[in-house]
Amino acid sequence: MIEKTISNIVAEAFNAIYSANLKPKDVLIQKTRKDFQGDYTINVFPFLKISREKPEITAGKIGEYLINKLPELKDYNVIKGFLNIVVSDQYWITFLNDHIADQMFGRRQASGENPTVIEYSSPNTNKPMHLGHIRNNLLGSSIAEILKAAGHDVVRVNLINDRGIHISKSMLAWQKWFIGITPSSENLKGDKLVGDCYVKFNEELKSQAEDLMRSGVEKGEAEKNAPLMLEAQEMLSKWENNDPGVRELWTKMNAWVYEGFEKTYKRLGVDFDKVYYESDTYLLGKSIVEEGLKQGILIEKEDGSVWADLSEEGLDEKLLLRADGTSVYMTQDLGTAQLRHDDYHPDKLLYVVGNEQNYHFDVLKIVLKRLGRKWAEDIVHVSYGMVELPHGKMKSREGTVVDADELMDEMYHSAEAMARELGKAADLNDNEASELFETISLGALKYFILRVDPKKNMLFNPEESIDFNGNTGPFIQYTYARIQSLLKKAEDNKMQANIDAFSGEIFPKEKEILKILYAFPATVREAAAELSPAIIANYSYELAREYNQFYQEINILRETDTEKAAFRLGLSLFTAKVIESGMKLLGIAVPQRM
RNA sequence: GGUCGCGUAGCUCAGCUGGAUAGAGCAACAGCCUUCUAAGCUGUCGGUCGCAGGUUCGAAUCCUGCCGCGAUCACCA
Repeated sequence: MIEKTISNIVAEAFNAIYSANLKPKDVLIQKTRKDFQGDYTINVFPFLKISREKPEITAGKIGEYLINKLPELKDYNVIKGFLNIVVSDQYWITFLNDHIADQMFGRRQASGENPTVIEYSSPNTNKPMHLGHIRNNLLGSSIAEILKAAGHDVVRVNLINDRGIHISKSMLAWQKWFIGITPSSENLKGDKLVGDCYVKFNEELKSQAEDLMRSGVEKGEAEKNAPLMLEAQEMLSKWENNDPGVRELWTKMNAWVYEGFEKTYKRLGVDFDKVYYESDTYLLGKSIVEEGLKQGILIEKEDGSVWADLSEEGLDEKLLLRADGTSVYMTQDLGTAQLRHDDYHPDKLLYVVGNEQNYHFDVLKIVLKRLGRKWAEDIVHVSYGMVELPHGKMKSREGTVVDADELMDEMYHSAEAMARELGKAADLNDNEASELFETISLGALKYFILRVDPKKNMLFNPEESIDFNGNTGPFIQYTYARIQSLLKKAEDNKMQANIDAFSGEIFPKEKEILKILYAFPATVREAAAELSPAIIANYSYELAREYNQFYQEINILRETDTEKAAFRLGLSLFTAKVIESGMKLLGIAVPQRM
């Protein structure tokens, strides 16, 4: 990388001219701002202590040294303490020539080290997935792709929360009010049916609690002691005691849910290498807790409940086993972490989970560490922000939850309506058209969500998310499709991309694109280090935007100088490849035409 | 109340490992299709980077305090 070379030589220059002791990493190199001449800029202000000269003089000497040392540099200029360096056009042209056929551009070979295990999605089986799960799924699968591209071995895992009090609620509701009803009898996705059961339970519970409150019981107590709640708890106990009837119903209803989830995952393009079920792991969690109890690391209270006292770490006490011996969320997570460690001995254990659970993961790491698991250090909570709606948070009680399947349907219809309005689908057959609408609508949705820094809360405005202009997925897809059309025409005209033959001046816009392309590998590495698909999204947008400007102002196929035309064709081809790679890292497909 | 996070243009977001005049998109307005896809391009308008201090040659960026918003502190997950 030329940035690195320049840093090296700048350090060398200071050491030679001023007898300093600079290391290359002390030299910060940045891109030159658009309104100045040059490609890279070094600010010499920090080094004036060393040179004891005016900034202009220091910068001039360093610039001179660089130019003499590095033939790929053409020129330099100095403005105040800023040394702007101009790289020769030939350097960029050679870069393009070297990589135009490079299928691995921006990707590293897998390292062969221990894998990174990344968990995402982690749905509960009591209701369908919603917008929040979409952000989770998209982040998780994109981060997995980015890590792979950066040379990590990655194992993508899902942890399905298939047991617990919430599942019991849906089961109980089915027994009481949905008996005999199945997904096929209702022609309903299984996860939706089970979700309906869950909603029904909560409605009935609420009315029971209200009855109790009318007879003078306090609100919290009313909900706890309502007959339905007691029944649900009893059901959970029966489940843990392997009651055959309860287990049978549980298996049946979960199977419905998995079938429904599978459809949603498939449409979203989300996939896993391994699926864990909490029903398989919670016992391991329990045994870890018992082990900790024996070692005196955990405490048992009079009622039999087990706790971790984390007051030393500035946290509270945390429940690990209920008084009735059933396990809670944390218990299960201890077990799954252990299991995952045993299965893969991972380098890093990533958990893509919302930031509302920051505390949970702090506790998880501390408890594991206390229990002597050194690898607790390798647990990374990829904490992402909440998705908010224009009217505030999603609340199931207020019916403002955005259902994942419905959202994808709506996006599809918008894409179709827009395409038909613009006459884009006129000569496509039904299959081609629906494939295109699907590609575009999912591109819009995924890009809309992934372009935001994962750590931040984001606002999901349904109207803006189906916008296909400006900083959007479809804009980037369109740029790709445009280039494909160009390449097709070139082929028809017997024109070929060829960089070898070209040597000459390039336009600023061409150079700008080449510099962005050049930065792709470093961008992938940065995105991997930051665990941030947003970095790839913003990069891809910038590339597409610059390309569209180039396309608009400079002739490609119409260029009469065949060498120039061949070069521009090559530049276009490579831009399309990098756009495709970038979009792939986001899980977004690109259409051949649109 | 304790802890953690966030606050950049009317709106949605970049920029944040300190550096030149803080960038995009949307919205609004004005232009560009006889020529490679107008889901595009060009221009105009729009900012006390929440407020106040501090560190520094230099702060949207680092530190402290305050204000505002959010999350969390469950025998929920």
